Amino acid sequence: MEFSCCKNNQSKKELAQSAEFLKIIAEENRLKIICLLKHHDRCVCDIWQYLDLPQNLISHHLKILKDFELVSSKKQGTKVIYSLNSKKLKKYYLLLSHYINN
Amino acid sequence: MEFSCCKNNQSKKELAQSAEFLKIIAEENRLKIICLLKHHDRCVCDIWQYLDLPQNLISHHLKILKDFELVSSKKQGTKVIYSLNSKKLKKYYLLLSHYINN
DNA sequence: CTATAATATCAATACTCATTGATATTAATT
DNA sequence: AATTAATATCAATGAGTATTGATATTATAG
Repeated sequence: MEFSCCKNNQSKKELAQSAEFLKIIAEENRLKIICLLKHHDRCVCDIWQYLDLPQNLISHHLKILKDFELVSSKKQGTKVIYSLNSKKLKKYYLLLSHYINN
Repeated sequence: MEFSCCKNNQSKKELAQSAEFLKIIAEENRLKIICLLKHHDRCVCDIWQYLDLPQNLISHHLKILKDFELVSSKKQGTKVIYSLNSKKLKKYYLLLSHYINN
């Protein structure tokens, strides 16, 4: 069965969702964060020190990633440990293939 | 061998390129255009009429896609036929997997 | 209880970029 | 040559958003 965009409501919705997802990860610092979290969960201070970026900027980007449920967080003392939501990422990655692969 | 981001120059460059690519396709109307061109090559007037968007807006987005070499174009009389550069798209799609798949 | 470390929030600024309206260019048709 | 169709370009506007500086919150340590 052929994937059709821009026609029925289902495919319109999928396209809008895909664009939303892409906007989230199409930011260099957020992509760096995703990349960093790929192998280890990390606290905020690890991330901003590693990336050499202001703490509040990293917090801001983490919030955007979290709101979109691409990462999740748990408290550990004064630290907050962030981890990647790989399932969600893969789900969207797969969605994307509709627009790219035949 | 493990894919490492943010460390060596090669992976930094790949990440920057990936983010650039994502910015290009992370726009709903451009994603629609890509989707439309997936099955048929189309002239500009087909695209803007199909998507119900202003002609100059579509031309603008096509230029962005073309500058990034995601589409190419050929003249046919007064019309300009655009087609998808599937190879390039797939190349970037594959690059993305570094950040998403394990 | 106070001080410190880690994180989040808020307001202001700066910047990017999608969109629009008007106009230019190019090719075909009469 | 003049008109029309198709496309591209340009300047201006507006919306969204990344970044920064300052401050608030929360939890631990002394």
